[in-house]
This record gives sequence, structure tokens and C-alpha cells, in this order.
Amino acid sequence: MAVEAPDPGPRTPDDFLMLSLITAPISHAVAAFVGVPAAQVAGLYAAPAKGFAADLALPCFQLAKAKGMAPPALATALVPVVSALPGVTAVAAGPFLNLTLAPTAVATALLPGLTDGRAAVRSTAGAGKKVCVDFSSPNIAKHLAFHHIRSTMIGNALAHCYQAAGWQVTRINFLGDWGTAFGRLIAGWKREGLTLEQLRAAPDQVTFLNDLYVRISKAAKEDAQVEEEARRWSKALEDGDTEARGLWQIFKDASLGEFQRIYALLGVTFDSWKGEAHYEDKMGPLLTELAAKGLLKEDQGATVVDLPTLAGKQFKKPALIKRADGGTLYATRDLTACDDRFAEFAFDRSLYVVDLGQSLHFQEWFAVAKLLGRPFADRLRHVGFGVVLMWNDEPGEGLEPGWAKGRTRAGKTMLLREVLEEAIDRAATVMAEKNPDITGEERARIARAVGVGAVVFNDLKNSRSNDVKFKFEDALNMQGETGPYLQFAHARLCSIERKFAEAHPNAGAGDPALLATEHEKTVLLALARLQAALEKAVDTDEPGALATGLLALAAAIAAWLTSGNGDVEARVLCSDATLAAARLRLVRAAREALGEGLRLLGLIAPERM
RNA sequence: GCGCUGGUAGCUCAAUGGAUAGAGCAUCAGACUACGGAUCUGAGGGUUGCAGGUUCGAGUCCUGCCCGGCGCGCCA
Repeated sequence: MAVEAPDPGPRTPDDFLMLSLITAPISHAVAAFVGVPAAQVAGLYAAPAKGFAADLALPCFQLAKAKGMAPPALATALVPVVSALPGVTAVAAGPFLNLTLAPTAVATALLPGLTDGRAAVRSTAGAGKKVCVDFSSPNIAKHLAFHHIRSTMIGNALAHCYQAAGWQVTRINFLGDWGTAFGRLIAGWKREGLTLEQLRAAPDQVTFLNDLYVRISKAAKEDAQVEEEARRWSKALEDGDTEARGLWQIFKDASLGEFQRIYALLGVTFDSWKGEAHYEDKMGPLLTELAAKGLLKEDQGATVVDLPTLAGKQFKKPALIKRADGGTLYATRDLTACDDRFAEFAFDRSLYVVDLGQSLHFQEWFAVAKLLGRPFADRLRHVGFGVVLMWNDEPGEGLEPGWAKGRTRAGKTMLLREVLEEAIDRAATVMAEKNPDITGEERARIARAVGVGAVVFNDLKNSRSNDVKFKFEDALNMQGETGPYLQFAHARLCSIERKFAEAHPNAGAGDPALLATEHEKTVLLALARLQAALEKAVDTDEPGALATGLLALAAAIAAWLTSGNGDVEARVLCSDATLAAARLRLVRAAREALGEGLRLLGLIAPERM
């Protein structure tokens, strides 16, 4: 279920980002000294280079120009100004001002705002704005192959991220439920005298339909009579023939039933399932308008929009609107659906999470939308992504082992369900070894979260334009920068929370000012940077930006918790109940932020694993 | 040919125009009966594809090349 973003109240530029809660006094002091607006300083903070032990760096180049000083001189001059602030130590290092913050100061600035840790992954940047996200969009009567995970989970993560940033989100599954394939399927169905009962009895109804399609296609190739039947059924379907539409509906329902099982496993939902078929009889007005505006032209029998002359020389070919036989193409359908979506949702942005191979298609119809004068033409974004490659040890035929597109070593297309099931099995095996106390249905439930999470995170952690290189051994080795690593950090925090009440039954609320260690500060700073990661994810449509922020948080958490291994007093559950209570506040905030961040990416964070 | 995309450590990838380019995996060495070790600490490992240019400063921006993937008219 979607969680409503808490109302953060009125904001000033200084608290626009959570990190600014810490840097605001610094920015003000520096700005006053230099004589520029504080907001100009606020945008300058950078991460210190590796060799410099500091929390933040302030490059002084631009400020020096404004002040009319040399950068190193300004940095030196700023040292006393900034060091005068409580909880800040400043050191000049050439043209940089390196800032070290006192853990206590960081904690008191941040923790009061994180009584609900989920606030760390919230923003109001998109308040009042609406976005449509078109994602997943599989063809019916075909399996969800492994590569479908990309559009499905990138889109799902973006929908969550936009929502967390204040946008009103509509999730759209633009089903591929139209085309000549269905005429063939109907012809095959009739020819073989199949029944609904037979379909329903199949262990996998999509496999049943897929096999039927393969048989009838083969038959059609060998027998012109069969091909003719398929053509007739395609025509009947287009004409709204009752029997044809009835069978088409059966195929569609059967497919959606299978899809929903996988969407449920992935935790993905949609607000709209309007597919291509929905728009099939609604393209007339658009075609009329295109013609009325003089945008159409006959070319080799087809109807096109001549983009090279109308939209600029960056286009080399016209956009096809209608086939020579009068049938419409998918650019026409996309435009019609877009008009419909704008009429219904008045979106401020509309995302199409579709592989990069279709870049040209989107460039073309976006350009047509512009030529039509659509007010939303510049609000459309093609969110492209790379392909899924699988490692192939034995390609045969003298080929080198290497990455191959979406196929197993046997050359078979990998199904999404198969990959998820194997991932779940492997997760269950690890659990049996690492945590044998968890058994039965609970183990099965958690193994689903961990196995699916491993595959999903593997898909989201890098820039989406990159191809995803999938190796079971890597995605599921459960170590390193993986979904299970994040989930494990979450589970450790949960475990400590469970034990806290027993250890310190009468502890108070916890005073942030008591948090004084470097490990605690690192966790706090990682929490403070999460909001910027979320906003970057939304601005650039890159879920990986949030994934990177969560990895940094989890690493900080793991280092913190492990530091207690050799030192009982460094643990959250230390002997001092007051200190323990303060640490527990950080545990809770971090756990809630991490769990919420994972939810945004589409992972479940179990309390044990 | 044109377009999109990628080229950074052995492998997989990070890096709002900022310092000495960072992580994970793998390798090696450690911590510790461990508030959950599915952990942590450390080491080795780099001419950021090549060549120019802009800039106080370039992995990042510009120009030209090289290599890979994908796309480029009646499928979607």
C-alpha cells in the first residue's frame, strides 16, 4: 500500500534538503562573510577527497571570485568564521574548506525530524504535480520473459519514487493486446476444436496459448488454407465479430491471470490496464486532425508525417502513420493513448519506460505531438534502458564464452518466473544454513522476499542505460552490493530493537545529543543524504541513484553495528540505559528509512532473514 | 552512412566541472564466540578507448577519430 508523505510544513531554501539542516548555519556564516546569498553557498558542498578526513568540503573557487580574493586565501579566512559555530571544525586545505562536524551536532540537527524515519526518503519537490508512468506493457498470449523485469521494476521504482517526492502518480500497463497474432490464435483454436475447459486445465495457460501459436504458425506456413483462415479471423476480430471478440477476451483473461501471479510476486500494481485494443477504434479523430493540419502525406502507398521537412533535419525518415493497406501503426496508437491520458490526468510529466532500442520511435511520435501543437509535447520522456545479458559458458560452434542476450546456455529464452523461482530456491538454501530457526511458511515467505529482492536490486542498482549483466552466482551470492545485503542490515536493526525492551525496560525517549561516535555520525550523514538521492532519482529517472544512497546507508549501519563486536559499550544495548535509548532512536530511524527506501525500489525488507 | 547507447582496477560498476578517480566481487592479510559473520578492518590492483580544445580545474563540456551493442518504412 502506498504510504502518504508526511506534511513537512513550510520550507525555506535552507531546509530544502535534509543535509541543509546541518549546513544551514555554515552557509549563512560563509554567505555573510563573502557577501552572497546563502543559497549560493548551499549548492557548493562536495564530498571530501579520500585522503582528507572531513565530512564535507566547500570548494572556494566561485566564492573567491565573488569576494575578489584568491581561493586559498579565502579558505584560510573562512576558518575562524566557520569554526566559531558550535559543532563545526574547519580546516583550510588549499582552495578547499574542509568541515568536520561533531556527531552530537549532527544528531541534534537531524534526529528530531526523523521520529518517522521514512521522512528521510521523502520530498515535496513534486507537490501538486502529476505524472503518468507507462511500464511493463507486455504482449498478451506470450510469456513474461526475464527481460520484462527491466521495464516492470524500473517503472515500479520510479512510480514509488515520484510518489515519495510528492507527485501524484498514475501507473499504466499499456498491454500489447492487439495484432494479427490473435487472428492466428483464433484460427488455431477453432481448427483444433479447443475448449475453455482445456485452457483452464493447463498448468500454465500462457504456455498453452504459446504452444498453440507455434503449431498454427507452422501449419500456416505449410498450408495456404490455414493462412487464409487466420486472415479471416483477424478481419473478424477487427470488425467486432462476437465470436472472435469472445475468444480474444478469453486469451486476454488467461494471460492476465498468469501475469498477475508474477506481478504479485514482484509486488507490482497498476492503476490502468488500457491496452492497444482499447484505442483501436479511437484513432479516427487524430487521423482527421493530422490531415486537417496538413501534416499527412502519401509516400510509397503509406501515409506519413514528413519529419525531415516539418520537424528538422535531425530526422532522416518520415514517421509512419498508416500502412499501405490502411491499417494504423503503433505511433498512431501511442499518440491516441497519450491524448487520452492527458485528457484524463492532465499530467505534468509522462514517462515511457521502454527499452532503448525504441528511441527513434519515441523521438518520432514526440515530434509529431509537437507538430500537432500538443501542450504536453515537451512533458514526454522516454525512459530507456539497456538489455539483459546472461553469461553463457558453453556457446558451442567455436564461439567464445561471454554475455548473450536473454538466453540460457542452451539457447532457450529465460522466463521471468523461472529466474525468480531459482533465486527464491537459492535464498531458501542460504537461509537453511544461516538461520535454521526460521522454518516452514515463514522461511518460504522470507526466501521470496530475499530471492526476488536479489534479482530486482541487481536490475536497479546501476544506470538504466547500461545493459544488465545477469549471473545467478553474482546476483545471489548474497554478499556485497546486493539486495540481501541491504535486507540484512535492516534485519540486524530489527533484531536489536526486539531485544531493547528486555535489556532496558525503563529507558526514556533518548537524547540525540548523547550520540557522539564517528560510526553514529556516518550513519546520520548517510540518512541526511538520502533525500538528495531520491530527488536525483526523480529528476533523472534513475532508480539507481536511490539504490546508491541506500548502499551507503547500509554500509554505514553494518560498520556501526559490527564495531560493537569487540566492545560491549560500543553496542546499542550498552549498560547505560540513557545512552542505549539515544542509540535506539538512531536504530529506529535508520531501520525505517532503509525499509522505506527498499520499498520504493520494490523490495520487501523482512524483520528476520 | 545517420541516430541512440556504452568504453573507468582482472570482473561488475560509481563519481552536481573540483583536491590524491571511488565501491563491490575475486585475490591476499587480519578482527571477533560476534547487540545477527549474509559482517567489519586493511593491502595490492588505474595513462578513465585515442588525439586535440575550452577552463583556475575535465572521467565529466566541445571537435575529430577507434572499438562494441542496438535502431534506421508499412511488427510492436
